[in-house]
Amino acid sequence: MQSKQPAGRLPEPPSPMADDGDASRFCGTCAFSSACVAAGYQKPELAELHCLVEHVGPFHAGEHIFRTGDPFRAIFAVRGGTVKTRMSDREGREQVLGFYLPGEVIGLNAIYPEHFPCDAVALDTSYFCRFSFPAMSALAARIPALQKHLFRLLSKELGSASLLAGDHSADERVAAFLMELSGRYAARGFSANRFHLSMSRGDIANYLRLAAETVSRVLTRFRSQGLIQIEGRELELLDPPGLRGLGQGLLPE
Amino acid sequence: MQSKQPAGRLPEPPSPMADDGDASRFCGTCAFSSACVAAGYQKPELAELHCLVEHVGPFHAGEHIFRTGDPFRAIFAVRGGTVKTRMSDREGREQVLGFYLPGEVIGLNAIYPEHFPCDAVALDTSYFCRFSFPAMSALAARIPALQKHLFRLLSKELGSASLLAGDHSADERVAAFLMELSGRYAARGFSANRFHLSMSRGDIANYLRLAAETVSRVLTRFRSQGLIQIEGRELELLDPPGLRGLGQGLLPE
DNA sequence: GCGCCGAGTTGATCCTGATCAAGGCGGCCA
DNA sequence: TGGCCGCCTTGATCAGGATCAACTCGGCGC
Repeated sequence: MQSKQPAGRLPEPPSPMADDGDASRFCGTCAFSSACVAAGYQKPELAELHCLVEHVGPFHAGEHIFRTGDPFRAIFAVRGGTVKTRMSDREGREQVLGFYLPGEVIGLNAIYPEHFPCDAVALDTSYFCRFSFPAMSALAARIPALQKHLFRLLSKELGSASLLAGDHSADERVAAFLMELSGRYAARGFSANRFHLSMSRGDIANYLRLAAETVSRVLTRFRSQGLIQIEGRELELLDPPGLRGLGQGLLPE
Repeated sequence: MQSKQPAGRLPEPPSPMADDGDASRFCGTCAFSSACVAAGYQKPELAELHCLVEHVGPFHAGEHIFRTGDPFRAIFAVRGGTVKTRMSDREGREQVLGFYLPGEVIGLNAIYPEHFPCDAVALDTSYFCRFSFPAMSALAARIPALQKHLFRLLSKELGSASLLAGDHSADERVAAFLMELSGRYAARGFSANRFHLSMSRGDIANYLRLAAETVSRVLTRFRSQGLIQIEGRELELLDPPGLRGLGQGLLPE
């Protein structure tokens, strides 16, 4: 039921892995290529990004990409797999900060403290592009589009952090969580209505500040209401508008 | 009891207003001057910052610095006074995102959407430095320290956003809130143990995702336990270590 | 085969904090 | 001066979700 990465089980999506694309080893769906392409930059600047990117992985489920306290030297773009970030307070209680899908970037919250304030743990077998941050900053000073892209990445994450801030019911939270995942998969070219939940119910609950039992109950109810089909971690959204309605309390005007 | 800005009431702090300092009209405690000074940049670069800064205000309590949906053109550093930012969902429920003190910067979460995703409302009579963001980006590309400073500002706000994320008791939240305010006042040169709460109990409650009644009860209890002295909005921390202990659940390892 | 273990589900009970309600206090304006 | 209104406080009740507990299921190692 919760086989990890059941290669043949995922139905429509070509498997959540950003293809390597071109011969130059640069990811087609890279989190940064758009910064160059969209601004009309071509080969030369891409080549400069190549110089400072380093492909790392695979990391297997449960392995750390970085740990709390590690000195901050680079940010990571997810090429394939899924990651959770988490903090632990001094009583050892874990707090999941976020989940990251292919094409998304982790480590931005380490710029200010200059060491990672959280752990990053692979939920799947995962691959990354590692970008030296000092090198990237220097490049950003020469490529306005890259600088702008970095500002936007940071600002975007600020916005999503405040979504979780509101006090909302368990139903609202779970519905909004599913719709948000759906949107992010869709934005990366995967199926919006059918995907695999790489994280456990416990992780979802922790992220949404609910108990695992509550998440389980809500999902069961959503299924009985015909909003979703779910079996283990395989999910299908049957009524996206309905879910959106439930979750809209978390979304801005 | 809740006279707004009772000029003579505040005891130690020289009044929470960043002094204008030098003859060139640049704030001594400006959120950005440190970027130049710390990196050894002097007059020339400061002069360039002058070109793109604009002093605005006063805004009186309740007035908007910007509104949800306004096109994003600039960020604002608080020179004096206090600001709250808030979002409203479509049912009209308000969600307070944060409070900003002199020397802090608002508007960073508007970079990505390119329009302000929230309102900014003055709680006090307030003054600001307005920085054109396009101009600032251009300058940042030429002044590495400024670019770094912007990255750090964004990253820092990311970190503080995730503090609120955890599920914590009312006591923990209120204690951590008071200690955080204390630390921020201290960082700006004001008294750490004695300050004025510019925001209503309702605003505090909304920010902490509690009911106003709960905040009131917790403060009353803290007072009866000898942790604080509070009368209206005048606050004194009597036992900072005790408060820190209560609130440490919200703080990272 | 057996037993262990972790993830997930479901049921019963409890508790924190929300909600409802009433009243005090001070500021402000007619 | 009186009356209104917001903010704050305090008390009584309620409810959503946490917690405790029991059970299923599938994987895995011996």
